[in-house]
Order: sequence, then structure tokens, then C-alpha cells
Amino acid sequence: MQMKAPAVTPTGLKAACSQCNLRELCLPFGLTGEEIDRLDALVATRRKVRRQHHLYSAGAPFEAIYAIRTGSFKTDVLLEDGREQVTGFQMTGEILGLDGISSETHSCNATALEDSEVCVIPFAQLEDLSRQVESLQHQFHKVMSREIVRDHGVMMLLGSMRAEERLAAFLLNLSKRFMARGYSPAEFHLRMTRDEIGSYLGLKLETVSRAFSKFQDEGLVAVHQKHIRIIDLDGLRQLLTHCAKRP
Amino acid sequence: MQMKAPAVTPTGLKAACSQCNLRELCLPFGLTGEEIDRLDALVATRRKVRRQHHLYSAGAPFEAIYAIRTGSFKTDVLLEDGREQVTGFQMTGEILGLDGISSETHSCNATALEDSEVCVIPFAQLEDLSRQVESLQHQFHKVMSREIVRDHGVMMLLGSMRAEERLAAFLLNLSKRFMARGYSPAEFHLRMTRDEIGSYLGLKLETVSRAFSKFQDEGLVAVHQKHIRIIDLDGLRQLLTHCAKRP
DNA sequence: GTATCGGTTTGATCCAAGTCAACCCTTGCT
DNA sequence: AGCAAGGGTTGACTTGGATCAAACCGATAC
Repeated sequence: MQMKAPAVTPTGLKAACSQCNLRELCLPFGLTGEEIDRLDALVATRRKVRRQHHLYSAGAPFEAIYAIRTGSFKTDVLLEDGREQVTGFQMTGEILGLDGISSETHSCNATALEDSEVCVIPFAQLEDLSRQVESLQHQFHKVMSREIVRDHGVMMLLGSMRAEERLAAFLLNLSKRFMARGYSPAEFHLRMTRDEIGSYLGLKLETVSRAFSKFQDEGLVAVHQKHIRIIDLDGLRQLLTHCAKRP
Repeated sequence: MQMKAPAVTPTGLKAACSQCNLRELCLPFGLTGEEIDRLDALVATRRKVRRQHHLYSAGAPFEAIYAIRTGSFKTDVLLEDGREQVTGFQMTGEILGLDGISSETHSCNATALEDSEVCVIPFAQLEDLSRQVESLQHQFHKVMSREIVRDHGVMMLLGSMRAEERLAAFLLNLSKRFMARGYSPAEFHLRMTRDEIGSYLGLKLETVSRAFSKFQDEGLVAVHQKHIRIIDLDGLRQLLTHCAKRP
């Protein structure tokens, strides 16, 4: 019988980017060994976040950005009337919290989809160091810009694609990101519910479910609850470019 | 009979942030006089962009970001099959080109909605200077973060709002931005077509037109082609929060 | 003046996705 | 084992916005 752990725990452990196998995906990318050591000095702590708990919430003061070490998160914004829009799903090596810089206050919620661990990167110190380390500065700018480009992709998806195209794009995106992390691009486990996928894609959960079933019927993927196996990667890709060719 | 000017013209004029009445909205915000002078030294040229012409296009190499001095722009991404998604409308004091940082290549098109002028800010030099000038570094980070937050707002709009809510949100947003620039928040001229508004809002132009007509019938706004007068600002706001309360 | 053209409005119909509702899995708890 | 609860699937029906089509308006060109 285990003690209920608090939602967010400082582990006290040093983050040690230099030892981290995610460094090629994360903020240390492109840094020399010596530069990474300086970044290490600044990434003082890790923090565990239990499933369903917030890493930060909208309105909370902004102090740090976070690099995901293990696990995964969703970010969402809420309307006064309770409508939720999931703005993204983040996995290991990705950076959370950039939304907070503009107003010194977080503008969205970041929620762990499974028990997860992040590296805490105090923002003021990151700015200090990136004034000294050019490659860090540049990589940080790239990370922010990548987020902007990603957001534009989501707008494209939400504004111009049909339900099945959206889901195909979503699956292909996940596949690519799992592959980049050394996992199978063809077989993976979804950490989010149909409802959350729907919110992200601007669809209702029933529509997501139907699209999954349709893909399964057409032999594109094998769906078993949250377990996904992509059978016909090219078929999915064609759904995006080709099916789009509808007049 | 005037000579046809080229689409994009270097004017040779110094940009002179220190003299610019937009500096409170733009990159120089929060900088001391001396710091602004250093920024001036870097913002070497202005460039004129004629209506309907690109400031940059998707795929073009990234070298600089741009601050809008006069006029306005749209940014859009295109799908292979020709579908267009407008990702934003930018006005004076706003920064264009941040999408290019991540891959050294622009990922969207920026098109002038009217004859416009931008300040060219060479990016490598901006990074150099922002390593020396803390307040510039911080302001630049805020500008990027603001773009991310804005994008999340658009996702909310595209993913969770109904047609009329989207248009109301759009008008309120324009109103706020005109006000911030010293123009009337209640009466303004749209620089974009119904089709472009539709693309931005994830709607067809007919739907945009119908929503405008409905607002007019309800006495919320007076619409005369591209001329807009907001009659009932609170009514529009309620459309957003209240009408959202529909079960 | 009249023609032309891009953009806008309005009407009539259609359909993709939403809604409502029932049922079916898993998984975890007693 | 049995039950409850939270997801997920599937079906029947509704609807908001898309589509198609026609007319309208305000510019500029002739």
C-alpha cells in the first residue's frame, strides 16, 4: 500500500543534459560539450508530474520553461463557458511553457497524460546564459520558431481539412515523432483519449472514433483501443495529399 | 502616367526606430534611448512592398525578420492541392518572418494587403545585438511568445467556435488592435477580402458574408462593403461569452 | 455614357459532422 | 467473482455551414 505522492515533486536530482539521450532533440542540440556543461549548471532540478496533474495552469506566474524527460503532456486553453481546446500534445525532448514568456503568466494548462518527469529550466537564467552562449541562444530561438510553425500546421488542419484528413495528419505526425525517438513509427500507444484527440482536431469524439473505424475497414491501420498499428503508411499519406484533390 | 514600380523596393532610407511612433508596439519597446540607437544601427533598410506582392514566400531562404512600418499583410500556408490557409493578418508595429528561424527557410507566404513598408532586421545581427542588450533580448522573446499565444487563440477559434462567434472574435480583435494604434476602435476599413477572412476563420466567404449581414440585422455593426462600424461592442462580446453558453 | 471585372450578397439545396442514445469493452474496486 | 465507472463504438437523426447559382455593386476601362 503506497503513500499517495504529491502531484508535483522536486526530485532533487541534477538534470544532466550531458548524460541525457534526448539531447539531440532538445535544447542542448548543437552545443559543444563544454557548453552543455554550462547548461547543466542551470537546469537545476527535475520534477515529477503524476498523470492527470498540471505542470502549470493558465494564470500561474511564469518562471521557468520545461523539457520533458519522460512521459507526455497535453496543453489546452479553456473558454469561460468551459469549452476546452487542446493546443498540443508534447512528448520527450519537447519544451513546455513558452506561452508564459509574453505576459509573465502562463496562458494555458499543461497536463501530464501519464506519470512524467520534466527538467526545470529557470527562464531568467536561460536568458542570461544564452547571452553568453551563441549556440544556445540560436537553438532556443529555433525551438520557439518551430512552435510557431507547428501552430500554423494545426491552423491549416483545423481551417482547411476534412475529418479524415485531420486524423491521418495526426497519426502521421505522431508516427514521425515516435520514430525520431527511436520507437516504432508503425506501432504505438496513444496516451490521450478520443475526446482529447477530438478537441485537438476540432472534432467530436464520435467523429474521431468513426474515422478510426473507417481507417481500420480500409486496411490503413489496426486500432485496438489506444493501441495503433499503421499498416499502410502511404495510404494515409495519400489521404492527405490526394483525397485533398477532391474538386 | 506613373512608372510601374517594382514589387519590392529597398528605399535606402534608414529605419530610425528612435524616431518611429510605433516603437511602443514594436521591437524597441522597453529599451533605453541609447539601446534604441544601437538597434537603429542594425535596422539598415526599409523596403516597400506593393499591394498583392510577397514580402517573402514559402521556401525562400530566411535572412531577416520584418517590422511593419506602414500598411498591412497576411500570412498564409498552401497545401499541395492549392488549398490556402491564412494564418494571420498583421498590422503596423507587428513582426513578420519568425516562422523562418526554425529551418532557415520561410514556411509561409507574407503578402501585402495594401502598399506597405517594412523595416528589414537582419536576423544574425539581431541575435548578435540581443546577446549584448538584455532588454532587446527579452523583448524579442516576448514578441515570439506573443505569437505563440496568439496562435493558440486562433486554434481555439477554429476548433471550438461557431461561425458567428468566430467573426465576432475577429472583429473584436481588429478593434482592439486599431485602438492600440490610435485609430477608432469602432470604425475601420477592412484590408482583406471576405475570402481571406473566411480562410483565416475556417469558413467559406458566403458564410462570412451571411454572418456580417446577420450582425447588421441585429444592430451590432454597420457593414458597408469593407467599411465596418461597430455599433454594439458589448453585444459582440456577449456573442462570444454568452452565446457560447448554449448547452 | 456603357462594358467589364473583382468582390459581395442572397437564395435554394445538400452533406459532413454534430447530437442523442444505446450498448460494449476494459479495468479497477469491493 | 461481481459490479461500477470511464472510455470507446455504433446507429439514427438533425443541423450548421458548404455548395451551387444568380444577381448586385462599385470600381476602372473604353
